[in-house]
Amino acid sequence: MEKGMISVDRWEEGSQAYFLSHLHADHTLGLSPVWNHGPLYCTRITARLIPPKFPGFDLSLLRIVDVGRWYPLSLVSVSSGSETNAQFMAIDANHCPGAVMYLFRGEFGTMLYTGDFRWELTCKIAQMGKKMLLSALKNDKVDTLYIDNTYCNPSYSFPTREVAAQQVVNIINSYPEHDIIIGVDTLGKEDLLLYISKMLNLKIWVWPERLQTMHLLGLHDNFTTKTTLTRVRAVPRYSFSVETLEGLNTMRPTIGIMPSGFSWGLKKVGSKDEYSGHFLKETEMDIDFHRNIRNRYTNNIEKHHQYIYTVPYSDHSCFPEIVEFVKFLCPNNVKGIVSSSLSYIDPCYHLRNIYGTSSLYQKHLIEEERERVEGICKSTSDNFTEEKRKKKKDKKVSFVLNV
DNA sequence: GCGATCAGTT
DNA sequence: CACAACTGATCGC
Repeated sequence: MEKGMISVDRWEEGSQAYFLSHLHADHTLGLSPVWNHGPLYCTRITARLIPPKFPGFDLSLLRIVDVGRWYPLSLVSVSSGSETNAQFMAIDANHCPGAVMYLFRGEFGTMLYTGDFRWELTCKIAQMGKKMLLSALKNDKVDTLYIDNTYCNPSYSFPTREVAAQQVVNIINSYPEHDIIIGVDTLGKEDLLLYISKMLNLKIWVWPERLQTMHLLGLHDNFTTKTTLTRVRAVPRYSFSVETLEGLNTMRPTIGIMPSGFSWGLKKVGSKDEYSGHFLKETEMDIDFHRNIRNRYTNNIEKHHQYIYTVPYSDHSCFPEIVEFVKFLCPNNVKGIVSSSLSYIDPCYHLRNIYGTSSLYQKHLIEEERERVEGICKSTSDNFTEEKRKKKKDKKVSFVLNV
C-alpha cells in the first residue's frame, strides 16, 4: 500500500488522479486558476461552472464523467513502477448541481466517498443513486465509507426538501404585501428557488453572478436581475443579517427566509449544558430517541426574529438518513469527511447501534482509547471547548486513497 | 502583486 | 450557540 495515488477534493501535488465532488468552496481549497497537478475528474455540470470560478483554468486537465457507469483507472505504483488497474463510478449525490459521490474499486478494495450528499429516498435522484449503488456493488461490500457527517448527530433531523420548500411558499403567501429575501450560496438550492418561482408564478431576483450561474445550469426563465420585476429576491447568505432586514424594513416591509439544516437540534434538545453532557457521556443513544426528535420537530418552522424565518431546507443528509444509508451499505469502516465541531466525534459513535455491539463501535472504542493514551481526548468541559476550537482549524473534507 | 491562510459572519 | 460556505484582512514571498 502506498500513499497518494488518488485524491478526492484535495489538491496538493503528488497524486495521479484528482476527483472533484462538487464546486463548493470548502471542497476546492487549493484549487486555483493555475492549478495543474494532474487530470481532474468531475461531472459535466461541475466542469461548466469551473471557468467562472477559476478564470483561466486549464480545461484540458478536465475529464468529464457521467453518472452510473464504471470507468477504468490505470495507476502506477510509485515504488515498484508496476501498474494496477482500478475502476470508479460517479453517482449523483443529491446535494447541489453537479455534485457526485465516487465509488472506487481496485486491489485496495472498495471505497465510497460520498462528498456532501443527501440520502433522501423520497427523491428520484436518491432512488436512482440507490439503484446505481446496488447494481455497481452487487455482492461486494464497501470496505471504507467516507461519509458526509455534517449532521451525524442524533439531534439533527429535518423534513424532505419538498416539504421544506412548501413551508417557504406558505410563509411567502402569508405575507402577500411584503418583499421577501432568501439567503442562498453561490451554488445550490436552485430547486427551492424554482419551486417558489413556479408555485407563485413569479421570477426571482438574483445578483448578476448568480444569474450567470443559473444560465449555465440551463435555467433561463425563472430568474431576473431587475429588482422592479419581483418582490422575491435571493441574496448571498453572508449579506443576510438582522441588520440587513431592519435596514430594508425602513424602506419597505420585508421578510427574510433562511433555508438551512442548522439550528435544528441543540437548543431543541435542552440547555447547552444538558446537551453537552448528553453527547459526551451518555452511553445508550437509541433509535427511538432519534425518532422522537424527528417526529417532534420535523415540521417546525422557526421564527427567531421579528423579520426572519429559518426553514429546515438542507442539502446534507440528516441523522436518520445517515443511519439509513449506513444500514443500506453495511460498510466495514466508516470515516467522516467533516472534522468540525459536533461531527468531529467519530461518526461510529453515533452509528454504533446500527450493528448492535458492532465492529464499527469496537473500532471507535479502540480509536478513542488510542486518543486518550495520546492525550488528545480531554474530559473536562473546559478542555473540551479548547479541543473543539483546535479541531475547527483542522482541514476539512476528503481523503487521499492509499493504494 | 500574488496566493495561501486566518478571522469573522449569517 | 451550532453548520456550511463564504468574504475580507493579513501574512509571506
